[in-house]
Parts: sequence; structure tokens; C-alpha cells
Amino acid sequence: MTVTLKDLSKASGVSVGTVSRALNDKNEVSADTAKRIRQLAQELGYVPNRAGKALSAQKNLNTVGILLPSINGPFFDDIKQGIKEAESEFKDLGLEVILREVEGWDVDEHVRTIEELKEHGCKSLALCTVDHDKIRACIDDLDKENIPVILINNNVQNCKNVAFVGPDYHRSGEIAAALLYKSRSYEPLKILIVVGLKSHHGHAARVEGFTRELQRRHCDFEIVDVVEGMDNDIVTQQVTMDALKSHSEVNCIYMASGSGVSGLGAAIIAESLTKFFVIACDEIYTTRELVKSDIIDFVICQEPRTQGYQAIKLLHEYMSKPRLGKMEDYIVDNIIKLKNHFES
Amino acid sequence: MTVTLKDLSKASGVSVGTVSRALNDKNEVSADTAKRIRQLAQELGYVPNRAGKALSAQKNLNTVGILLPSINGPFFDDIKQGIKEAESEFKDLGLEVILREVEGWDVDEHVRTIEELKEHGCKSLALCTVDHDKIRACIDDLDKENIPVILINNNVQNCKNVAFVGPDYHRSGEIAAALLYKSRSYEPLKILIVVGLKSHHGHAARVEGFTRELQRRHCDFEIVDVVEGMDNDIVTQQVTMDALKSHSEVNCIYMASGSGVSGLGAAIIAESLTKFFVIACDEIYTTRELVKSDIIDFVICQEPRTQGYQAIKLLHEYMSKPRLGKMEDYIVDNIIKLKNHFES
DNA sequence: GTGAAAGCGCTAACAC
DNA sequence: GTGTTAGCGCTTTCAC
Repeated sequence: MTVTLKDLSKASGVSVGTVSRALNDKNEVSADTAKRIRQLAQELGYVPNRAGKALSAQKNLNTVGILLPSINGPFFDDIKQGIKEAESEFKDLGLEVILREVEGWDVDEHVRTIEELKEHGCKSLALCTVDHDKIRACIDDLDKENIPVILINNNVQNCKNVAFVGPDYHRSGEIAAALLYKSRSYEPLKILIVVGLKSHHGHAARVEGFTRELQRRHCDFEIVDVVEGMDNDIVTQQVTMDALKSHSEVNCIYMASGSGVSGLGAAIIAESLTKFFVIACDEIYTTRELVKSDIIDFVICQEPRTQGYQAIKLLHEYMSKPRLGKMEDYIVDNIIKLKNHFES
Repeated sequence: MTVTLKDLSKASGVSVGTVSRALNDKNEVSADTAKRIRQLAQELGYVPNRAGKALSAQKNLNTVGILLPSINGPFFDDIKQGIKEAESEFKDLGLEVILREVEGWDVDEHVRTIEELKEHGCKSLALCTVDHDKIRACIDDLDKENIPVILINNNVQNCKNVAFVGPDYHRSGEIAAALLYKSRSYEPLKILIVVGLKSHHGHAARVEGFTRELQRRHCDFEIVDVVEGMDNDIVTQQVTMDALKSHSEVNCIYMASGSGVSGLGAAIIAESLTKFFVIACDEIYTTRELVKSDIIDFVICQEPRTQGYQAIKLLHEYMSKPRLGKMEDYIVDNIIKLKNHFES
């Protein structure tokens, strides 16, 4: 049968208590016994039993703290949904979730919120935050204090996070291009690209993937302009309309940002030009409506629900196994959706 | 805090043992107390704790039996993968999986296998089987004996199963059509459809969804022929080559079956006509290779891994909650994939 | 038909 | 630094 603490206790000659302490890095155990026991556990193939663990820890919940820049960001609704699902699924097993929502990407506010979460006694963290030195420092500190951090949706390079859960932005761009190519290979492509912020890693990666793929396929294309909508509907509408006016040759639009899509739609409607071929990213309510109205042809989605769910699930897994250093990233799929996907 | 058996015991004046028995339909409890306690549980919002349950049941595992017609069917590899994942995830919580694989869809063999699974002491069943009266009878019997059944991939109409986990075939066909329309709206479509068996529910639904959607979009199309590949590569190659020879006008192919795709590829290669627009279904190794080689343009996939995983997960959930009658079906998404999805 | 109690695997509080 | 033990929520003997 499966190996339990008791087995390890018998096999090693020390008590279950000590075994438990050794396996959980409590530093109240002598270095040798700890090492010896961990080795033994390895050899015998000990796997902790979540049920036992959960039950005993009932009083002392495993709290995971979450930071989401989700205020006024409809894209995060599905991520939150996934988090809720994971929460109710793992409540049983001693997991508790505390969610802090902020508006936007202000580094200092993020740092402050992370501190709060820590003060609050969170045993692990899931963050959707900025790739910035201050944040990097934060995460490395957390790691030192043995608080594992998972990054959601937006990666932070070169920091000691335990895993990243999110999309492959570059591939997303590639797929948009491939789709365009398959659909419109018979005519020269005059493309307008709309991004949120040119400086946004994800958007930039999408644009790069998009361009590279069109080249790779030896497509007859020209990127007429790349405009910034500032993740804002009004601005997006404005810059899109301007661009369309000054480039009447445009015959397709690649919207590399999820935000501002409503402005994009408004611009296209205002120009009453639905002849464009339009590919957008990220499924939110507005996008769905625009697809249903045949204004957007395809959306390339990134499973936000799954991202929320998996972030929590991975953290739960991490906390119920003897400390692994680093886990595998969970990269969600780029899901192509069109009108029929949204009909009931 | 959360309500436990002990709370119910105090509140009702009977012992925990009795409460437990009442809540688990053991018939060793007087009808009134049982009813009273169930009512109380309802009112107080009692939710059983999986950890406690799992721990106490360690000796008495929750065995789920699985029937898959997976021998010589590469499509099932991913379903099995999902099952494995669920198995290792829920081992902790007292779940055990026993898998019986058969070759093909022989009704009597399926019935026999289901019996075996039952004899073996399975507490719940997940079946991928045929929509046939004998099977229906089987499932209804199981229901009477309080063994919940979940159907995977292939539904059985009008039987007392607890849920269905699988794709929406009709929608799959629609999406193939929509994709075709988006990609080739500028030319009259001369379509060859290849199915496995015309009698196969799923394939028929795909063809219907496909046709209906082309009509709805007022597409200029003609379905030149519908041929049967008998889920077999050799036959598929043969009938496809014949059809292409007698209908030289064909400019696109809709492969509504996952099996036989290798024969389809062979036929297209043999005719050295890669100018066709080809849409296939279900991702298996061969399909992937044909997409990579630009012989197939799009594949419409149905998340087999998720199907396997969710079937087990739902059964686990069902067994750890007080008996619900029927659960919600889990319908997987129709995932559009193209070359870039398969590149590392 | 019902109560009492043991025990599942694990952690933490308390001894020593 | 380590052993002992109570107890987490639940099911299941074993009495009565």
C-alpha cells in the first residue's frame, strides 16, 4: 500500500512527529535526522496524503493571497470566475482565498498591496502584476520567506516565482496571421494594427509574432500603421478612425489588445465599413457582441477562466507536496473563436 | 464555521453515526429520522467534507470502472491521458480507477464488459459506448442499483445516466462551415464530405450542422458527394480517390470523421492535389502531421483529454456529495487548430 | 434502529 | 531536538 508517515517513522526509528517536522522544513529538527528522513521518504516513495493534511490543518488554513488589477477591467471577470471555482473546489482541503483588486498597473500600489497580503498572513501568492524591478525584488523577498509566488497572465522575467500561468502571446500573433493568410491569401493585405500600449510586453509579442508569421508564409502584405489605443475605448476609437481616414487602402485590422475593443467597434461602425477583415484578441462581452454582429471575424482567446483556476490549483498542489523548487509553467491555449462559438 | 456531522448530531439529538448513515441512504435507519436529518442538513447547509470522507474510507476505496472502445483507436489516447491525470489527482481522496478496453462497438461485448465492471465491485461507471437498447437497459439497471453512470464522448439517449461528457457534434459541423465560408467566400464551393459511417450519430450531426450553416450564410455551395470511409484508412483512401476522380470540380473536403484521416491524406497526396481546402476533425498524430504538411488546413478538435479528466472528476464529485439525481452535462469546446498550434 | 468508539494520515501543542 | 497525544470529519464495526 501507500507509504505513510507512520511507515517512515518505523523505518527510521524516530517518531511520526519528527518525521512530519523534518518533511515540512521546520527548523526545529537536527540537520542530520532531517536529511536522513527526507532521503528515506524519497527512497520509499512517500507521497503526502492531502486528506490527512487538510483535515489536521483545518484550524490553520492555507491562505492564498491574490492581486489582480481588475477594477474596471472586464477581461478579469473570467479569471475571477476561475478563481472562485478553484476556491470552492479546494475549500474542503483547507484552502482559503483572499482577493485584492486594484485599478491599473501602478507599481507602487502593487508593491503596497503585496505587502498587505503578506501582513495578512497569506501562505502563498498569485499575482497579476508588472514586469518591474520593484516587483522583482518583492517576489525574491517572498521567496526567501518561503512564500511561493505564481504569476498570472503577465510574466515577470528573472525572478524567483514558482510558476507562470498565462498565454503565449507570440504564438497568439502567429495564429492571427495564419488565420488571415488562410482567409485572404488571394489579395494583397493592407493591415492596420491596433495595440493598447506599444510598450506592453504581451502586445508587442503579438505584433512580432503576427509580422513574423506573415513573412514566413511569404504573404503579400503591408503593415500600413500601428496605432496605440492606450487600453482605452475613446482613444482607441479616435486613433482608429484617424488611421482609417489617412489610409483608405486598409483592408484588414489586427487588434492586438483586449482592451479598447469597444472603441474599435465604434470606429468601424462610424466609418460604416464592415468590409474589413478584423481579428481581435481576448473574449469579453463587447468582443462577443461585435463578433455576433459580423464586425469582428475572429477572436483569439486565452482561456482566462483556466488561468484563474490553474493558478490556485498549482498553489494548492505546491503547498501540499514537500517543497519543490520550481514548477512547470502552465501555458494556456490560443483558442480561435467565431460567431458560432457564441450562439447559445 | 462550516457545519459538520457533529453539529447535525447535536442539533438533531441523534448520534453522529446515525446522521452519517441517514445521509448516505443506508437503509438501516428508520424512515422518519432519516428524513428529519436530511431536512436538517438541508436547512443548516451541511456540506460533506471530502477530506474527512476520504480519510475514513481509505480501506473502502471508491472504485470507478471505465469502458473504452480504445483498442486500435488512437483518438482515445488523449482521453486515457485525462483519465490518468484525474486518477493520480484523486488517489489521495480515495479514488481508484479500473479501465477495460475493448476493440470497436460490438453491443454484446460492451454489455458483457459492463457486467464485469459491476462484478468487480465498481461504485460508479464511466462509459464510452453505443446508443443501443441493450445498453440503455444496462444503464437503467445500474441506476436502480445506485451505481451512477457517466457517458463519455458518445451519448446514449433516454437512459438514466448521471451526466454526459463530450462534444457538441452539430456545432462542430457549423464551425467547419463557418470557417470554410470565412476562408473561401469568393468562390463557389464544391464540397466532398467524407464520414466514417453515415449511421454514426456524431458524424451525421456534424454533416447536418455543416450543411445548415452553409445554407444559413447563403453560401454558394454544392455538396458534390458524401462518402463513407468505414472508419478505416484503406477504405477511406479508396472512396476518396474514387470520388475525386468522378468529381473533378471538387475544391474542398470536409472530413467529418476522426478515423480514416490517414487514408484521406493518402488520397490527396496520391492525386497530388494540394489545392483543396481541407477541414478535418479530431486531433490525432496523423492529423497533426497532415496539418503540418499543409495538406489539411484546419482541424476541429474536441478536447479529448478534458473529456477523460472531467468524466472522472464529475464521478468523484458525485460520490462525495449526498446523492444528487442528475448532474449537468459537460460539453467540451470545439477547438479550431491550424499549423501553428502544432509547432513546438 | 441507534449509540459509542476506533481509526484513516497528518499537524501542533505539550512534555521531556 | 524529539516523543506523545489530541483532534480534524467521517464511516464502520460492535454493542445494545
